[in-house]
Amino acid sequence: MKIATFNINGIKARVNALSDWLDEAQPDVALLQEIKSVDEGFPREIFEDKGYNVETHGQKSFNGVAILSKLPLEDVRRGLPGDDSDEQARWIEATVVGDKQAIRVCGLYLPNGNPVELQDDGTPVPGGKYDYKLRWMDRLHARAQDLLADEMPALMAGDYNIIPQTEDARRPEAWVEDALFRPESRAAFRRILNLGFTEAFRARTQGPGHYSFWDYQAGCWNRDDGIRIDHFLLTPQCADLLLDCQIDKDVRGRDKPSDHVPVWVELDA
DNA sequence: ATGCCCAATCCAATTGGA
Repeated sequence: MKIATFNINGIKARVNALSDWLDEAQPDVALLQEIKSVDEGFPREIFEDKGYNVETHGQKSFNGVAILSKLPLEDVRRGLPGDDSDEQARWIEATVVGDKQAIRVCGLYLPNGNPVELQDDGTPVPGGKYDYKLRWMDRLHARAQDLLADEMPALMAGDYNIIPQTEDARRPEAWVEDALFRPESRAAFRRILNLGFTEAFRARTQGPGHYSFWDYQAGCWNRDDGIRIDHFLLTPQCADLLLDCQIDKDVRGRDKPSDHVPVWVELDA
């Protein structure tokens, strides 16, 4: 079973690029972020015609996540638990029924968190964007604990907006004060990892120079000035099934690209 | 120190992204 994550930066602007990549990469499941569309505006027929089941959790203008799956989807849930007042569409999960195994698949678009606003005591300003990011990660931690307790193969994948290590940025010095790389953000990411998850890409590939995002500005792509912020976290039962994890870097160099590229895992499921 | 580029939107100039 091939499962991919792809922040497409707007479904309307990315229909062709996404379609071409799906035809070529042939993922069984694609977790999409930043569809920037309400559910009714998502061009589901284009993907249903390719054989995908389509489940969306959309929002006007910003955010929005979706699951495309050639395999049956069961028990679809929308929204990250833990705050009923949160109206941002950043989480969707479902059970994918594979030939050998069923996998609980969670697609996420973690808040960016900039600008970073701190109080005199160094804690984030309540209600600010950085505070929202860290509070969202508290809820993610709780959902992650519940997934582990279920003891079934499960994964959480998407745009984490977290640069885990120095080696995950071409110019780490440019990110030290940024919400994607600040100590609180990275610590929150590690607290989730350390519950017992496997970060799929780093389970397979070591060393610097592997990125999943290149800013549109300042010729970042041409200078290979990227960061690795799109991740797969696997429960132990899912990590047992891991066969491969790759970044489809070449997608960034095509016509009308997203600023992110697809990342995928192959599971023995 | 700032903008660069791109997408979406009450279609023009703003917001949000990372």
